[in-house]
Amino acid sequence: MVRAPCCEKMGLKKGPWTPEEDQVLVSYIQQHGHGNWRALPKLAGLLRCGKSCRLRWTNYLRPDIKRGNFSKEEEETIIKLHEMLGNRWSAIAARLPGRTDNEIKNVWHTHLKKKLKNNQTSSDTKLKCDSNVPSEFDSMELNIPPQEGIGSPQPSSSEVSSVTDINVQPNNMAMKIKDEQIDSTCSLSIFPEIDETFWSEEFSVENELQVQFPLSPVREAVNEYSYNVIDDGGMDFWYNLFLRAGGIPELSEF
DNA sequence: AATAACGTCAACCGCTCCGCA
DNA sequence: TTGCGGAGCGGTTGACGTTAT
Repeated sequence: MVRAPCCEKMGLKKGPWTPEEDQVLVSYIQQHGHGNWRALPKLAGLLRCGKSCRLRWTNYLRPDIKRGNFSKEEEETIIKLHEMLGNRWSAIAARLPGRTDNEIKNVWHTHLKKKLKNNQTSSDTKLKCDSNVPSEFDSMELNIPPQEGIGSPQPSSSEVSSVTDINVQPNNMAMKIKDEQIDSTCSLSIFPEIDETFWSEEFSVENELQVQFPLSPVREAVNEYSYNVIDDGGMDFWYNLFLRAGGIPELSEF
């Protein structure tokens, strides 16, 4: 198969987009949708190849793109997802609304890789901190059977309990751990803070309530589970985990 | 003030995947 | 079943801005 001529040979423009080109592309897509990317530049009157238009739209002009620095939570999420998925930037981006694969890839190479490297050097300290997690966590049994594969339909909540065998003894619930039991220098790595919108939307918990989950006792189960439902649209891992565990724990159980 | 070194990020390249005829 | 064309993905590049010397 003969490769299509590159943009330059076709007399098409390359390089940074001008505000005028952006305007043309945005107004065309707003009116007609993008449809066929290859045909779009000609129809819109742009001297660009379709590929370039698609990239400009998906990485920069799309209205739902979140601009600005990545929050600490987003960075933690990327690190966690990268640990599970590797360089599957688009899959990672799918779980971070408003962020593009390109942006995530960039932030990984410029910030997070270094950050992880630095953390690695202090891993001894981290290990020491992890050992502060009360031993009853070890008795949490999580037995989550594998799904058919990535992208397989999410089971309904009624199906969930039938396919999941999770044994969390109430007294072992992480939320029972009192703040003073956690070494303040280590708590961030062990207890990621859950975004309050997560609770207000899904669980109707008071907005001001700060609930923290332990990471280490269920990390393996979350990781394994995440592999299996990774294409499910944007639902938080913890929420999925509890769904599969047969329901969301009542606040009173904490 | 000049410039070298470094960091960031938008954009491109080339490949694979997937749907369709 | 096979080949083609379009879309999407991940790796890489290069321009530009910032910081250090």
